[in-house]
Amino acid sequence: MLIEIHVSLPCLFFNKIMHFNLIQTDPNSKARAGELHTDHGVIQTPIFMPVGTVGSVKGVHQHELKEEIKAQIILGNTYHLFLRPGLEVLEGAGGLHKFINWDRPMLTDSGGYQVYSLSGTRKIQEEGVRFQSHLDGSYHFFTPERAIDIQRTIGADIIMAFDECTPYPCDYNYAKRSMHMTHRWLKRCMDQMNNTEPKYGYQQALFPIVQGSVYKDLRVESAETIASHDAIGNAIGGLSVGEPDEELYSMTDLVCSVLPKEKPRYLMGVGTPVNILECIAMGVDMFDCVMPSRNARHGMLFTSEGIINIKNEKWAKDFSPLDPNGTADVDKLYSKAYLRHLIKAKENLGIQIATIHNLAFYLELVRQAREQIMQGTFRSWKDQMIPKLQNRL
RNA sequence: GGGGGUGUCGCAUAGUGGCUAUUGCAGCAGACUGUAAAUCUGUCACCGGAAGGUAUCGUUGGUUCGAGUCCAUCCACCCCCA
Repeated sequence: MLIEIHVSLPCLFFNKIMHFNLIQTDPNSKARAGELHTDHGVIQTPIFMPVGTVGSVKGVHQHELKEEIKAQIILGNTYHLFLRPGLEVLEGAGGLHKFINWDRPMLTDSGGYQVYSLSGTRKIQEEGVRFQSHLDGSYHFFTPERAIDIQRTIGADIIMAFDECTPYPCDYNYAKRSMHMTHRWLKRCMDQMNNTEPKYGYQQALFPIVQGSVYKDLRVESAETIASHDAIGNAIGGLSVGEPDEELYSMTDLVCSVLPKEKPRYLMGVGTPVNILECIAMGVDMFDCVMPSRNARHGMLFTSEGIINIKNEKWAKDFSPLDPNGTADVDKLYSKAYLRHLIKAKENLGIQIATIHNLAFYLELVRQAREQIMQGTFRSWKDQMIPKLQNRL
């Protein structure tokens, strides 16, 4: 008993409250470098967060995430983890960190994205959303309060408000009604946070989410509402759902101009390497996206030389390294021809190598972006990087 | 030598008289943005960018309004008996 109290004390009483330090701002853009302090360590921003929906970044284990990819924070998903393995297992393990053996920061999405992506098997009401499990067809009702409770049990450092991610296109009236409901849900999430305690002795911060589809007045209203809650960090949702890049950029730029400068801004679900650099230039600090991991499994690699589809016949006899300028071991250890062979042969090793490569590439890209911001040279660096990143080999 | 069986677009298959010959794999290409995704889509005889055109079910004949399908012939392969 004594030992348990002793162990939990440092977390609760000696750590400072989770906070963000803005360290440097780029003189020629709105890009920023910062540090987000959590009880599981400091996240250096801008940052890309690999997605590990069900407690696993598909294809790579935690050692590689740390040592090769150099991930500082990873994601989990409330909906998926709730369905499987379920709350009893997660609580029994002492939270997701311990369950998967990850001692760095984690973030969980609330299930709001599943309101969008599982639109065929869910029903939205003011009270919450009824989902039909994609695993066994069982019905589950998520409310803002329940999303918080579940995220308390999962135990990520950063947890997300329960929202509706609207589709694209989305008519104005629907977007407006949905946004207002998301705002009401946010209030309920905040109240539930205030009425509950973390379960595992470290802090959890709730990030609210801006919605409003692609309508400027709605986005401004939403960003102002979200900002008024004075959360530790703020998120921008409802983008990267099929809209053209111009809309992604104009909405992101607009929302960033309203959200407080001194708080981290998390652009959910974005994106391509180019999207990320452009949005860093607008003042976004945090990103997540399935693209590097999913596309790796499908044979698409983002490299310093450009984008390659490793399944294409033209790589069959290309024995050059995967990425001569890459920072991961796999980049120099293995050739394009070998990875093509592994992916074509559906070998698990191919997926592992490709995923490690892509995620390491994303993490190196944001690390370089941060370095350029610190040196005040981000804008020109970004402009000369973009054509390279778009190049298809 | 005798008897039986099988030949369908790379491979494997469906098709026993009716109009564009089925499906899977392999191949070639494309998509993928808070993961219902190691998935999905297209293509996959030949010419053409496409519209479209020309072929084709081992071979050659035949029956029939019409043949992958029925008959005969030859060829190849497989099985059994000598």
